[in-house]
Amino acid sequence: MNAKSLGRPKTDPSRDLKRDLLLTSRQLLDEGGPAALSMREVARRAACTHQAPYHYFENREAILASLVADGFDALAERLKEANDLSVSKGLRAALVASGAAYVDFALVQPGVFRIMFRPEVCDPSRFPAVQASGARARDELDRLNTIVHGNKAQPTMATILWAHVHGLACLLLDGPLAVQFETELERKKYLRSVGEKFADLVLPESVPSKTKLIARAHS
Amino acid sequence: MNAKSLGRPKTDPSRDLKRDLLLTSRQLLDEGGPAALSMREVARRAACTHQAPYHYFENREAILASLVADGFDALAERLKEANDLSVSKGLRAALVASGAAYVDFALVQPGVFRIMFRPEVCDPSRFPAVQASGARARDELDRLNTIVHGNKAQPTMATILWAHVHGLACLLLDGPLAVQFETELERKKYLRSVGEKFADLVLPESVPSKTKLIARAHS
DNA sequence: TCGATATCTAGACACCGTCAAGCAAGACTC
DNA sequence: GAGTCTTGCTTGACGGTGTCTAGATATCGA
Repeated sequence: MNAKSLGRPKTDPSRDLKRDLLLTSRQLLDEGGPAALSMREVARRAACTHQAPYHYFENREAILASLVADGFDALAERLKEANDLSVSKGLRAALVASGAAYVDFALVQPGVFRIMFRPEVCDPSRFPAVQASGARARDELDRLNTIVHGNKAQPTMATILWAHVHGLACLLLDGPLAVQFETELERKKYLRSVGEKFADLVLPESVPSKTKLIARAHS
Repeated sequence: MNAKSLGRPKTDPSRDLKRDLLLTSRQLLDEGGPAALSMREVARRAACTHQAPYHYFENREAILASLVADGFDALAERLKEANDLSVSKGLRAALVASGAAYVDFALVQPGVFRIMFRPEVCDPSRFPAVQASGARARDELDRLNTIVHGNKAQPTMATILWAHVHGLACLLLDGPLAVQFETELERKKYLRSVGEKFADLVLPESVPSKTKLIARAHS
């Protein structure tokens, strides 16, 4: 495609079919997982013929890849904002906020989150955009590690950070924690206490609560 | 079906179609995820007609549910063995072994593990066996929590334990850790150090290494 | 011998992803 | 302003899928 706009412009310029397709795809993904996202159902909901989506996406996997790439970008953005809190509110605040951001993202975009780490659904090696966006998210978690541990940061600790937030998100979405809470407030409260507890483990030198006092480790 | 064996016995008694169907299903799951498990492909590989599997399983989801229930049972068994190490080798050994058992299970049975926490693929509320087996695995992780923390065990800590091992398994199977290691030995070594590091965080009172000495927390 | 039952087989249906072909209309070239 | 290019679709077909319905066959207890 040229930079100059060639060919026929949209008959209805207020309509953006590609955007509509992505929106309805995300909806379907949230409703019934990747199995519910069929090209034909997407087309039906977007009120076009079953082949129209192929004009914008090479195949079904390309739609998923587009959503996954956007998902990683949104996640990276949230993590960046959380990490930036370290300047104004300190390490511990950044650590807690990053965990909350990760989990919150999973809860807000469950359909996309569920497929973001699933190569059979959307193979990153076939979609450079997915790889790039995924790397951005990963970089933010590595950055959190260096923020928390400074020049003593180790890769094992970055793995533990990521595993914690990722595991938490998975258990909340689809695991035993999914059905445990009556209200959203209750869940938020529990998540907060898990976040604080984890911060106690990772940052024992900071004062965790009134009832505890942990001596610092000598190196 | 009666307890007594009625009707036609198998033409070939050495053949157990149901078992064969489950075996090939697990294979397909490992090869290409749930999307690759089609009733017809299972039937082809098991050398029967496309309708034969329906004699043993109500539908496709029932096959997946059967595999998932078996998976949770196997996982619970592994966790139980790891937890039992606490008697002979202490808390820390049990903690490290449990993490290793969980991750190892995911690596040995990737296809099943991937769908064990995915309600759109196999909804536990429709399969009591899945719920029961899942609860067994959960109980073992709760037991690990009480082993590690005694009567001070809190649910938040159990969540952190589960989130850690689950997140680690996910990142290793499909996340950034999947492609990071050249050899299996390398991966095992890294996992060992992650496990020890996590134990350092959770059990600061135990001596983690020669270079560290952490005073115990007062309550 | 006669149902009853277990263990399948055979055919059909609607739905799926995707390939091939074509069509209408604005934009550019001359 | 005719002709061509290009976009943004539509129509139709194909083989694959899950599953419903309807048998077929073999073996048991009576």
